[in-house]
Amino acid sequence: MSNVLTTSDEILASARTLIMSGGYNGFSYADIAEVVGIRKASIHHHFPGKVDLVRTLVKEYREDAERAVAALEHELPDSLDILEAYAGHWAQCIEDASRPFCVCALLASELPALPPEIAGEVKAFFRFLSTWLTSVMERGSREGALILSSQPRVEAEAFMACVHGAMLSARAHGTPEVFPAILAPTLQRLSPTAVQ
Amino acid sequence: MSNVLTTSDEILASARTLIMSGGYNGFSYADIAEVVGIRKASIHHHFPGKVDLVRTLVKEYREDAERAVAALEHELPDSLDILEAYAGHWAQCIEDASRPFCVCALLASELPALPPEIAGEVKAFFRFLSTWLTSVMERGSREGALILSSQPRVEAEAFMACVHGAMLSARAHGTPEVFPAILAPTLQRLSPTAVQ
DNA sequence: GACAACCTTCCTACCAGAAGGTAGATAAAG
DNA sequence: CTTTATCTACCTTCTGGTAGGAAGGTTGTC
Repeated sequence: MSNVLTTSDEILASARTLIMSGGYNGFSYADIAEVVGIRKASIHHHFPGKVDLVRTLVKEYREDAERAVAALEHELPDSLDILEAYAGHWAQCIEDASRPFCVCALLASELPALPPEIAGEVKAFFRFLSTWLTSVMERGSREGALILSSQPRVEAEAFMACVHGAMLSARAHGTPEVFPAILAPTLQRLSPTAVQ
Repeated sequence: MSNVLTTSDEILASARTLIMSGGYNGFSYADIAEVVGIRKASIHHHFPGKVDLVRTLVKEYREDAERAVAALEHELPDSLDILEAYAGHWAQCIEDASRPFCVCALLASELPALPPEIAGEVKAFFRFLSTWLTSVMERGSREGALILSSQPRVEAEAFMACVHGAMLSARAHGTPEVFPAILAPTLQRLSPTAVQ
């Protein structure tokens, strides 16, 4: 048990990777078993059912995001820097193919077909992201670090949509560089130092 | 055979609806059979396998889009009107829940897990959309109907990303009105008559 | 016009394998 | 001696897919 990663964590990690590539119905317990190197039945000891597994995974994914966001707010005082760091994080993940897609963005696209418990967690993730970005927009506008052309809530939703859509385009085109190319003008438009 | 819709078309239509809600692995031949009102085995007469069915469906989806886009170009001379009509089309589809998500956007998100034949068709759809929007941006900029702040290609990709991301947010939040709310400022930014 | 040959569409009845999941044994550790 | 983690072995249901046949229409030939 002094291992770096517990079996439970390994299961969650492999499930996350598998979901990232094919969604909720795109993987099975057998797939996880093969990756982790245990038997299918052993997974049930850690997670009684697929729904439990994915619910836990999405919940932890959100909690990780909440922690990362808190850290970001702590080290970067400037709102534009925060947005740039957020976009840069995804640009990095997409470029090195380590986490080429947001788990919740993928799950959200198949939301109507998801078990309700998981759908609830996915919606909670979007509410969290939306609320956080709105607060960044509000503060940035107040402090003069961001130039908004709409209400903070709308700017936040538009920024989020831009990030998710750019992720999708990068995947569809098979060209990671499309992500930063789309985000650059979006960020520049929010910047107070840019030529308007 | 004098029926309004052939069985083959009914199969494609129900498959399209099912994919729109849960993606490639989110439906089965049994689901289609139930909707259309025939037996599972009868579907194989029209489409030998699931891959054939979905490949055909995506190909026709793209051809339909190509026709619709050609019609749009024909009836609307102004580039901004075209972009507004395109966004308006989706706003309508999402609001009345008739076609609440783009089939190719959903399939693109699960691209790495898709059979290669289908992945190819999905990529072709994105290439088409991208090329078309780039041409609209180029012409609009040339004719003064659009104000671009980046290269036409980048503006096109950003617009596309915005549409797809807004679709996702509308689905995730469960609020259709989020789609037009996100698109409105995006379109206004491109408008030459708007207050800059 | 009659009749055979054929084609299209759908059916019933299967099949093999994958899916998620359960029961109960085993082995190590506290 | 109980707890934890894993195993083998099994179950049920679903999955995409096949084989073969029935019903009905179309066509070609005498």
